[in-house]
Order: sequence, then C-alpha cells, then structure tokens
Amino acid sequence: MKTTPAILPKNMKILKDLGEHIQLARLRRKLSAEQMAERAGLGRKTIYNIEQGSPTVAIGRYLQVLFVLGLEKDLTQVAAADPLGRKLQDAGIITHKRAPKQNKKS
Amino acid sequence: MKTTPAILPKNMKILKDLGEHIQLARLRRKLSAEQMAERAGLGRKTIYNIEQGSPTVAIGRYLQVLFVLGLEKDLTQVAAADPLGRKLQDAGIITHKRAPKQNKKS
DNA sequence: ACAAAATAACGTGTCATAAAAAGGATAAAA
DNA sequence: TTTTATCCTTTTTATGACACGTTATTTTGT
Repeated sequence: MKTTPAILPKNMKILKDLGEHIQLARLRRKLSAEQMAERAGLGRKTIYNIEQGSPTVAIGRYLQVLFVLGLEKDLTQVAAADPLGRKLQDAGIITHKRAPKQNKKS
Repeated sequence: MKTTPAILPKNMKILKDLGEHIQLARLRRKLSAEQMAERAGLGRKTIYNIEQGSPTVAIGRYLQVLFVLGLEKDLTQVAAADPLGRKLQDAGIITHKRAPKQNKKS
C-alpha cells in the first residue's frame, strides 16, 4: 500500500511559499477566493488548498490558477536550464533517447 | 458534475514542455525511468505521466521528481515576481489580508 | 566493422485502491 | 455583511502493481 511519498520539510516550504505568492498575487488583483475559483473552473476549497501549498493538488489546477493571474509563463522556466545536466552531458557527449542499460540481472 | 476543467492548448503545451525538460534532465543523468521512480518514491507510470505533461499528476509528485534531479529550486521562481500585480497594487496602495467586499447580491 | 541476437528501457493497457475534489455547513475574522 | 478557515461526506479520479508488446542499446559472432 504505497501511500503519498514523504515530502521533505524543505520541499514543503517550496510549496508553501508558492501558495503564499499565489495568494498575494490574487489579493493584489482584488479577487476573492470564490471569484478565483469561478474563473479557474475550480472549487473554493481547491483554491484554499493551493494557497496553503498542498502537495496533493494536481499541477493542472495550479496551472489554471496561475493562468487566471497571468503568471502561467513562470512554469516554463522550471527544469528548463539544468546547468548540472549540461555539465554531465559534456562528460559523455553522446545523446540517447533512452537511459543506458544498467545490467540488471546476472 | 464538475469535471476536470478544460485546459487551453496553450497551457497544455506548457506542461508538455515541462515534461520534456524533466525527461531530458533525467537522461542527462543516465537514469532509467524505473530508477527515477524508485528514488522519487513513485511508480514508473507516474514518471511516464509526468514526462508526458499530464495535468492530473499532483504537484507534490512533480516536486519529488524535480528534487531527485536537483531542480526543485526552480519552483521557487513561480509566481514570485508578479510585476503586473505590483503595478496594480501601486494604483490602490493599501494592502489587505482579504479581498475587498464586492457587493455580491443587491 | 557489420549484422544479428540479447536484453533492458519504454509505451501503454487493465484493475483495485488510495486519494483528490467538490459541495455543504459553520464559525470566526475583517 | 462578506470573506476566509476548516470540517465532514460523497463522488470522481489518480496511482501503483502487474503485464505485454515494442524499440533502443549493447553485446556477440563473424
């Protein structure tokens, strides 16, 4: 019975901060939680959960909210740069479509 | 019967791109989807869904994956700046903890 | 070096179950 | 009075386990 994987406090904070930023952005636009819910096509409670930084809310719903705020573009930056990955790639030049085989058995 | 809210193609693309970026980051690290699943504490199918840009995957699971890749910090940038919101705020200076009353029903 | 065989990674389906989301209700705060 | 925090219940949905065929990569044989 795999349950929701434990999320480190450090990572919870990331979501909590994200929720706070979203709430502040909403308030700056003078929108009530209910108005936000309507415009995003979600329930009031989901808005609440998002602003609390709940890890269980689907990313699509976060996106709907960000879209109402006009902030959806921010998501395009996530995982886009990956400087460490580039470095790792430089070490082994060839680009694959799949991960290399890792000699699982025998 | 509120179902999953329709997500605009434009927004779907954002998620699709995010998924691709995550997959590329994984491949650069030479991790198989299964290894990623183990490290993130998720199923391989969820990894697959994330890399396809599924809007239904919980943000906490995206976060777990980003954390394995060392890219979780990218999320801290989302909704953090809000230049439009600042402008709007400048227009009406006062900051509230709640949205203003909006005369709902006469 | 080249082709074929071996094997691991991947795409995708089904199904049972854990979990998300909405709706309603209430109390408290602004 | 309106907005917000939070609880509870029910319906809907996502997730993980398993499985199977496909495809990429590596290895083996010549």
